[in-house]
Amino acid sequence: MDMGNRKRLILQAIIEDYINSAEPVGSRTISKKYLTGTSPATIRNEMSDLEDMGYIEQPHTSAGRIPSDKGYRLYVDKIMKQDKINEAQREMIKREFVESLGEIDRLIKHASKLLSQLTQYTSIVMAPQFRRTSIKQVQLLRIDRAVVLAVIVTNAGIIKNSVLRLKQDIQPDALIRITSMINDKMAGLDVEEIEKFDFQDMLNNSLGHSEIIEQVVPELIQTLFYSDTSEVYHDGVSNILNLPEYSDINKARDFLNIMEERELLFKVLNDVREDVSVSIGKENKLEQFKECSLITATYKINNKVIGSVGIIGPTRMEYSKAISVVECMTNNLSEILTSILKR
Amino acid sequence: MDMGNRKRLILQAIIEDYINSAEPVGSRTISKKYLTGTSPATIRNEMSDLEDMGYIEQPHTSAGRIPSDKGYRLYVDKIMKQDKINEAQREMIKREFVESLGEIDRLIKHASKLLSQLTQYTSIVMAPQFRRTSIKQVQLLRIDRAVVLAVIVTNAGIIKNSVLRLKQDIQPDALIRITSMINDKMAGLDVEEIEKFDFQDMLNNSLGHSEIIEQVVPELIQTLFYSDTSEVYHDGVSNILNLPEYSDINKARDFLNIMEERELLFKVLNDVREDVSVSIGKENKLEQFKECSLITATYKINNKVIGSVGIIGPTRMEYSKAISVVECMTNNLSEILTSILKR
DNA sequence: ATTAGCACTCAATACAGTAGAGTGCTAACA
DNA sequence: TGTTAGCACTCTACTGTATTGAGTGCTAAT
Repeated sequence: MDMGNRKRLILQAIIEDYINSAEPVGSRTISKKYLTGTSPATIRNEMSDLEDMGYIEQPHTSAGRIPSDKGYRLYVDKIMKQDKINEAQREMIKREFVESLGEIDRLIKHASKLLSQLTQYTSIVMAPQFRRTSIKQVQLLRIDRAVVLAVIVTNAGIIKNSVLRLKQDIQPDALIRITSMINDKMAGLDVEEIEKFDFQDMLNNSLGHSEIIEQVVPELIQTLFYSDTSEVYHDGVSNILNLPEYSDINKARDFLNIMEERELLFKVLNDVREDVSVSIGKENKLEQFKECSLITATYKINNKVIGSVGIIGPTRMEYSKAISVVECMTNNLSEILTSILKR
Repeated sequence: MDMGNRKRLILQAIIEDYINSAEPVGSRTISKKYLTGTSPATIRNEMSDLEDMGYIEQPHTSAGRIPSDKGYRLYVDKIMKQDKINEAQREMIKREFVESLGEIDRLIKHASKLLSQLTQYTSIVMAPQFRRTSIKQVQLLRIDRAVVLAVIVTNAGIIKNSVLRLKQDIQPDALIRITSMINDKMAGLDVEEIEKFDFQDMLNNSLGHSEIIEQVVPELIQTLFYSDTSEVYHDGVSNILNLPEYSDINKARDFLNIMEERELLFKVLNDVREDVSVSIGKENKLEQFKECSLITATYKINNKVIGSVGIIGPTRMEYSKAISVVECMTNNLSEILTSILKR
């Protein structure tokens, strides 16, 4: 069966009406609101075809039609017009960001809040990922007799630090030697290399500091990776309770449960590779997202992908708006992060 | 009217049955399950008295009775027996904590998760508060030409740090001089003093570094306070959707909204002064908590109150269990934090 | 002081009937 | 051959009514 232009218009009408109303769309509605020149009967015939082709489905006889995942997919890829985001919102993202200078962490949280406010869905955002870069430099700073602050600077300019509390005192000169030892061995390593980093070698040339090295190095590595996975933020979870699909308390609870699993959210965002990607319903790998759509985009520092953000909503999502918001957001994020780190 | 022992037993029966069932409790139920020797009619008379005294109320004629806030209050203060937490759970808190060494931050998040898991309510936890201590020492570390890491050590041993990105380069020797200047002026100050700290004086003796000082000091102060208020964690929000009182989607949404307002949660926890405190229903200052109960407790480092944790649940909360979990948790937290910082 | 008995109240449930939205099919029409 | 009007049919959602059952308050007996 071939996909005439009228079928396409009808599919579009069904999807856009359903996005707004969350109610099955009938032939009369389409005839009255969208294709005024065409009678309901004709539209019914076309709808029957569209159903055979798998683009729409019927919840039950005598109900209207709702789009299927396949229908949304076609809509996103071929039918919808891009860029529904208005100038005011675009401006808002820009302005809000200029105001929210300060530390990267704050910027990221703010981005999350803004995303959920603008889309009225739930947003997830990951902080710039150390894992995506390599170590440029490590500094160890003596805070107290047995307390050391480790500062790691990555080649993207991200700074991570962690407090290390040692079992024994450490002398300033010992710390200096250890620091340069660590820098010798570890600077320039990327994530895979660090993960399988063997510091036996270091212990052998430890000049008597082996005990301290044994404490410092694993702790250093562990804290780095931990801090990465833990830095996932979300916002606007309460928004989804406005949607009729979540008026079933069980679905709402399932959703909330997912949003409390940071590890899971991290995994989702960490898998993102494309610039902007849309996963509709069952296209999602995660069982828990089979009834959601997920729009993700990556952001960059110095043109190197370093993190990603996402919007989670129902499959009847305002795709064009959500996509352009996410896109606009990551562009701004990339720009600001790059400029912050250049300063 | 006087509060005989039987009235007390009946009130206890009503409260404990209602805590479990969330259904109004009738005289027959009490007669059968709690006071087997007494007839429903007698219990009805007593209940009528209890209602007059304001300890219980009736949702409508021909329904059973439910406890009022005042009833819960009496129950918590006078009737309930302490310490329902079992040894296994007590052990769990202890064991889990020993395993979760590592950084304070992680410990705090873990505490939050544990609290909500053990109680099946929602937990909120604040990280150790810088505001509750004073500055012991400030160190500025040069990361890059115009990037400085500020490390503040408080007299409780908490370490906070923030990355400062300056408009111009800074030389190592200038940094050293500025550092000692800042330490001279700011070390020993507590929160009120820092909040109204006037660095005009410093600018006058700036030895030509005034521009840098103008950037560094306000940023330092701001970041410190910001990092404090932002470090509030919560967990188990989805638990409340298991409760029948939140089967109304609107209530659930209101609750979620509150839990996304970190500032608000911070304020709640920051107001806590007592060791363990229970606020029941309308006793809460916050409008949004008028239908909840809030159990909070403080934790200490070196016997100085430095933060607090809380459990939020419905007014028909398992008070005795929640109280003992919270108590046990803060005790462990205090102990571990103190020992970590002593190491 | 306690209890049995009884009339009364009210929410929740079940049920039947109705309205309305929507479809599929057929036949007529351009 | 594509389009449309008409019609019978289906299914849900809603509405009004009756019924049930839990629970109370009151009264009178113990």
